[in-house]
Amino acid sequence: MEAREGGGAGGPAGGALRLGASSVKVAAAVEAWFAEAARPLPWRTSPRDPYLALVSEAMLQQTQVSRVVGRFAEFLVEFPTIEALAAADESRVLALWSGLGYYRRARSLHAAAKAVCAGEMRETDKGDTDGRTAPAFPRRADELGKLPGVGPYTAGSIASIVFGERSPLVDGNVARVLLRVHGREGHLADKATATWLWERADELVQAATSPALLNEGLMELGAMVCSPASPKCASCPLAKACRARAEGRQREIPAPRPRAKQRDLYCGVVLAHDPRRGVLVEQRVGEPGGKGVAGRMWAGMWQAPTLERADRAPTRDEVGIWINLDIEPDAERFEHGTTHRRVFFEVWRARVGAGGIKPARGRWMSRAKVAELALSNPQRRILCEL
DNA sequence: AAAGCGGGGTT
DNA sequence: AACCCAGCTTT
Repeated sequence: MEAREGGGAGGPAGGALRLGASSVKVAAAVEAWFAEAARPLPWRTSPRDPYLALVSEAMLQQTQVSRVVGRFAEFLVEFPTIEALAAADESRVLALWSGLGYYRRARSLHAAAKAVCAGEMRETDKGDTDGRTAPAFPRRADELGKLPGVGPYTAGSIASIVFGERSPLVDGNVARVLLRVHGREGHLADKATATWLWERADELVQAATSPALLNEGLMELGAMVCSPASPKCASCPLAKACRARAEGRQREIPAPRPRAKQRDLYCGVVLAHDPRRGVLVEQRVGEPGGKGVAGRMWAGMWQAPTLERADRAPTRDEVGIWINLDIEPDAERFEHGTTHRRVFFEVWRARVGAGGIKPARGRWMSRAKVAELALSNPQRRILCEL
């Protein structure tokens, strides 16, 4: 491989260490650093396994490594191979995703496993498979990007890190590293900035000795050294090349993103427990349907019957009439925050006596089975801890 | 282009 | 309490 800036020109007249002219050096520094500093993570097997990469990348979207490690292991116990995942019921896949959030990722991952195992990617299989993995597993970023839930970042990641393709990758970590090194303002969320970032990432991966080491090294550098609030420039392999560092602007680049506006949601929950029949649960509407004040949040997840309002909490009377059960006078309250919502829960216990009154909705299920369902964290708290 | 989607780690 | 996280899909 060769650096695209083609070197003959010596240094630029300015004499400064310009990244465009030194992509080879920057890439080499990142690769050398990562070869020494890489954390041992469960998906960093040697050789890399495309299925493990697919699962880990899905879990890692907008989710920190420390949150993923344990869940990754549990997931693989139940779905050790892509064939096992493809053959699974979606309800089990979602259940294994419980608490991780962004539940569409679980559906997409499941669909991607099915697509690979169904041979839909067969045209990319040029025979050179190792027999360990599904023969149809796509190897190029452009083919990987056709899988559900696999966007530009994930496609570039699997293609380069697992299969060694010279394809770039930009995630939040890489964006921060590149913006700082170049001393450039902007966010990955800006179109123009994103285009610029992907171009810089491409320059580096073209200049790298190992696309895998470079790309994973850039991410690791962003996570471990070039961190958002307190970058550890003293131990950074790119410190000498970093423009933000030279200008003392590490803390200001990138500028904070505009805050997402939070909307309020009020949930009146009925917790009905009958020693003989178990607890009353219902399933939220699934992926396409998603109407109502909560949009598509927690689509398809299970819950104790929950009455939602956008403006105020449902009253005890409203909840009682809605569920058609006799409920206790007082509720237990807690708040649950997400990026876009503040959700206020009021949990009303129902008196499920011998009256034979039939609740207006939901079905009875044993507590043991409920614990195995796909539950959001607040609903797990209600159903399993209250 | 912007909104929507979970939940928690870090500072 | 901000700000962010190995982003993607839908509107």
